[in-house]
Amino acid sequence: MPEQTTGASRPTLEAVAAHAGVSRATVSRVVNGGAGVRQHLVDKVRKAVEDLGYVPNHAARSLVTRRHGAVAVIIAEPEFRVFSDPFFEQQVRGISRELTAHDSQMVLLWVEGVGDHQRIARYLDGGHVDGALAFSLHSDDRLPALIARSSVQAVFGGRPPVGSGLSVPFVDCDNRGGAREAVRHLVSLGRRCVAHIAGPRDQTSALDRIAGYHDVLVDPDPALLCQGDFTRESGARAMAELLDRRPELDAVFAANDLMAAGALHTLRERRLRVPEDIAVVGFDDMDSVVRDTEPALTTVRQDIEGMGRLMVKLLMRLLQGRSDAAPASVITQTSLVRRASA
Amino acid sequence: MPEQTTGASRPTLEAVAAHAGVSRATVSRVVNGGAGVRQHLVDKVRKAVEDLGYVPNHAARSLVTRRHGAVAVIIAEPEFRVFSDPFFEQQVRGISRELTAHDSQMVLLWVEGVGDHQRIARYLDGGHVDGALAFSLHSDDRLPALIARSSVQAVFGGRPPVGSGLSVPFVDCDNRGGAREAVRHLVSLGRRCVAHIAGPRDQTSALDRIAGYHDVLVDPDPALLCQGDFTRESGARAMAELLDRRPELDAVFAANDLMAAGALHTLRERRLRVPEDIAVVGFDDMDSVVRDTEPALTTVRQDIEGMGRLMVKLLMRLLQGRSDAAPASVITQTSLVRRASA
DNA sequence: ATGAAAGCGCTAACAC
DNA sequence: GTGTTAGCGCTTTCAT
Repeated sequence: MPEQTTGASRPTLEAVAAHAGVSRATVSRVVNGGAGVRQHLVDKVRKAVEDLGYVPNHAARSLVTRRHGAVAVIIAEPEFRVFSDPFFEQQVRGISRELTAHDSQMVLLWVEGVGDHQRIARYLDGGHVDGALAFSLHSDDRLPALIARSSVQAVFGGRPPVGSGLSVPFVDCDNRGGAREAVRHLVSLGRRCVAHIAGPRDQTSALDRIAGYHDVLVDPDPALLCQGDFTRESGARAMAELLDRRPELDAVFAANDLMAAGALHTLRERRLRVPEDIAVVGFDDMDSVVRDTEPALTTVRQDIEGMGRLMVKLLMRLLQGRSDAAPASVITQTSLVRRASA
Repeated sequence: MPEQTTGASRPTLEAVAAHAGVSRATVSRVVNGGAGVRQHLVDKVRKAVEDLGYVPNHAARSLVTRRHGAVAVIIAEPEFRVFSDPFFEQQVRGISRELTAHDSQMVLLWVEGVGDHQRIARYLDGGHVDGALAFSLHSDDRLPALIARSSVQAVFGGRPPVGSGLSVPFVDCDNRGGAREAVRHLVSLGRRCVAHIAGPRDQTSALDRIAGYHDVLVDPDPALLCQGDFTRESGARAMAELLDRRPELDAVFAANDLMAAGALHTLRERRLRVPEDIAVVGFDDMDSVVRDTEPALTTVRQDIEGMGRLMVKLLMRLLQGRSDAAPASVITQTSLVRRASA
């Protein structure tokens, strides 16, 4: 029976040193950038590395450096399909790219329930990763606090609800400001009766967008606020309900593009013209949605991939202990993208 | 890679040993299960571990054991949205769950292009992971060969095209058999003119399903085979084309559910009754699609999450060197799920 | 600029 | 059963 078929044992630093006729220390220096080694030797060592197909042993290295070149990305799946959410995919893509740029790998920790919490905590404390990235999805989630309590540095995607992972820095877009801009735009178009289709109340992004709506429309008719859950269907339903409640409606700001698309669908069914009868603004500028909306959707753009990259950058800064100069959290700008719907 | 923020150094085995008044070896034994240690000492050590909050250093451990408790999951993104594909999500979920059961973590390696290949190869050879899991998506992909050439054991999801990652074991469902069953079912219903909407020719699953179609319908009218690309839209388009080409059509087997849904859409537009006029069978039994198809879709079910789990099981078996007893690859069964559409 | 040597924290022979 | 000891492969002072 073949023991652990990892093939013939790989060459070590020692072997490279012998092959190049230098000491292990010199090889180590060359492998790690080669600063302070004469070019002559650098070349020799490089050749030896090449000849032998040497690849540094990561375990040995991190045993002494205490660095792992890996970051945990914690994904909590609350109900369903977080993973296949395009928002999520974009953010993870940004994280992945930036991590690669920092020579770090992504260890995916998939949390399916409270039963996994113990496992996650142990992993974070087990010295496998340099830091952790997580997403604050729902306010009833115990995970943020768990992560904040762990021994590794962490950065959140999305503003955590007040009173959970308090001291953990996060990256989020300016949801409130973006919402404000959307509503202001509708008002500037001369719309008098602006409704809002809100996202789920247990997500800070939805709450912040509601707040932005209220910033502009002080004391609006409560009947103009309708609850959705960020799905297309809920947007369609909410739109129908709003029309029934307030037929005089002339504009609607949906808390995300998917709900805006649903609203557009309902408006078409009811033979209402967009934007002539009702102007519609979404949020996210999500490519997969915006691509085939009719008419083209005016929306608030946020740079989701960029936010993922920022999460990594922030974490890396924290790990280097340069927290003195850097701000704790990052709020990214949004921008209104004007298209046909408003 | 970031520098390390120097936290309070964690207790080592040594410290626990001293605290418990035993040797390091004994502590090590207890920490690793405690076999062959008197209960009396086990308790003492456990308490010491508890008192000091000891957590084993993973790097030190894998330096000597040469095991890492981690598996690379390689995701190649050919054109777009692999990640948010529900098929993919289910498979990764299965992988994640089974990995957890094996006390292993998932290191996600996201490949965006040929430029990443070098990086992936180095990572696999760098001794970070015990093995690798990958998906064979497109036949023009150089990745399978790259992985097969690396020093770690690997298992593929989906049958790789002949002549690529030749010796690498894989897990796939019986695409050909499933397709056969689908078409046989249509024939047994008395359908005389059975069309096939095929998937992209560079994916083995699509090819195998075409083969299954041909197994049953020897020498069918070539006009009855129409090319799609696994998207809903392509299914709708293909259905339209098929109807134009052969109005006498009375059944269609689509290579996946999404295309079947598209086909259903076209049939409804053309006022054709399903299954009275035309019977429709899909492939996958993808929940998110099948859930709201009208009429309910008859389809070939494959256990996608189970396939993900099997990939891990197979890999673990390979890592234990028990390849003698175990078959190289696994082909899972499919089953026809009869609903209303056929 | 380079080499010698001392560990990093752990496991696994091997001795007792 | 339990302890002693020899590394795993690497980085990093500290001499030279």
